[in-house]
Amino acid sequence: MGSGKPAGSTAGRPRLSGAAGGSPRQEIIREATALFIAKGYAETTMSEIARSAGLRQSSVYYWFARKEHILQALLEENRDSLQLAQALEPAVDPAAVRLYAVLHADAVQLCASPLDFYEFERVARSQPQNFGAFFEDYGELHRLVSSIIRQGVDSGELRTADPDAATTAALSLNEGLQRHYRQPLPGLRTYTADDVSALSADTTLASLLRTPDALPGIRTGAAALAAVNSRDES
Amino acid sequence: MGSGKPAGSTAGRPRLSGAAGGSPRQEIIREATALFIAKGYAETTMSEIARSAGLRQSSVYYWFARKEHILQALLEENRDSLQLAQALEPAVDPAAVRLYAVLHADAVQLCASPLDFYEFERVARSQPQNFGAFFEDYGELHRLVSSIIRQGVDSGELRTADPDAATTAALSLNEGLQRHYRQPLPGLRTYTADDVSALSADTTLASLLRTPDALPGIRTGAAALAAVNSRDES
DNA sequence: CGCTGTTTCGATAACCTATAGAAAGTCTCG
DNA sequence: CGAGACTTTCTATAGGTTATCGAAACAGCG
Repeated sequence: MGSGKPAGSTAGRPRLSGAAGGSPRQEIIREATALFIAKGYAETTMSEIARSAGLRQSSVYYWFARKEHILQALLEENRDSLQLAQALEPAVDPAAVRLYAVLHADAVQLCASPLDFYEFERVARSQPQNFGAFFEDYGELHRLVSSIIRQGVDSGELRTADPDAATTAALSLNEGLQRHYRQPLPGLRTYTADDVSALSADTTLASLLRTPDALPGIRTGAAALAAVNSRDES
Repeated sequence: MGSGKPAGSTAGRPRLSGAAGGSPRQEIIREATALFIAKGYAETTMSEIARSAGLRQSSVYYWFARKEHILQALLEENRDSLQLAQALEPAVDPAAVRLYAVLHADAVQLCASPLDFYEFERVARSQPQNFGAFFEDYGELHRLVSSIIRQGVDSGELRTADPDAATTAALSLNEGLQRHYRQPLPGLRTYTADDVSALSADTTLASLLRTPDALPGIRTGAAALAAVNSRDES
């Protein structure tokens, strides 16, 4: 298979369409991403991807043996919120601030992702051997968030609650709101990615905080924390 | 088309499989429902539905011209939480209690539905002319919940918040949690329908209440309210 | 110039939804 | 009781999808 040559090679049978820019693999991913954003994964056919990339339907299978492999290749970024959670779980800042930062970052990432979270999950579930990393990442994010909540409960910042259940609720809220951002229901107000991210983190924190008036301070603290941490990585 | 005869008629060409119980329409819906629950809508083929119902693939199209029509027929129940919201929106009970009752009922209904909410929404979106009722119902539920929240804010039961955004968050949480109930992610704790329903309503109320210690009383009040209202209907 | 490796193409299999028209019964009415 | 209408099911097939196979078209190298 062609996964060996990342660069735009000159060998091989020429395309009927003539055009051959950079690496076909990257080009396919780029065109597929645009189509997934516009129409969703299931509604995008290999023929359309091929046409956009300038080759025939069956030629795409030279680079990606299955349609899901394109999605898999497209996934290998999108781990910011997990990295942030890994960085913040052992940090010394107030748990509420760290929790807000992680939840907000996760919501932003879900909104910015080219694919609806649920559509992604559906594909991952049908191909567990290829998307094991997805479930592992999700499990680890869950564990880290749960740990931060537990710290907050222990320290008294947060009210007494089951950290595991609260985490499930918090992540579910992120995922559900992501959907409303991505596909606004007719007749309802539309939200920006920033809107839903703040709404999600605000709601979860408000449900867990002992004193709701601490929220504004937590919000600004979390923004600062996220800024520092994103600077660290680059 | 055959929608005229609801009863099990004796006319028409006999089936190869011989068996012909009650109304074919109801039988198809029943078998399709079981398959949708087991495998989901997209993964269930018309051939499987036909085989379960005891006829050939194309014969199903005599009763349902499109696959989505089966889903549509299957939907025409499942409006309990909307009815409860309609009944409670103008009621005189405390807004927090009414809100809890409606959110809890909605979550229960989402969990009990034969189909994943998001899968349903996907189909509805692809066939807006057939599923207009779905969006109307959703919009009305949103409006009613929003109104209850506004009442609570005005009366001082709930903290100051945007009722519309809070409603979006509350319903998103229901939908997101429904998914975790229906398809537990590997390695994570599983929840019962009661678990997620209580978790969802608890979380939303905790995020909106002025004093979190009022929650237990609200919970029991909402249970009583829902019990009274479900008795009224039958 | 011919051999090898790389990339694309055309043809095709297997599966899906949906349609068309023939076939096989019951029902109605003279 | 028999002819035609009506109802329901069937077979066959069109057109779309993912994915596979082997041939074809090129570059580079000895």
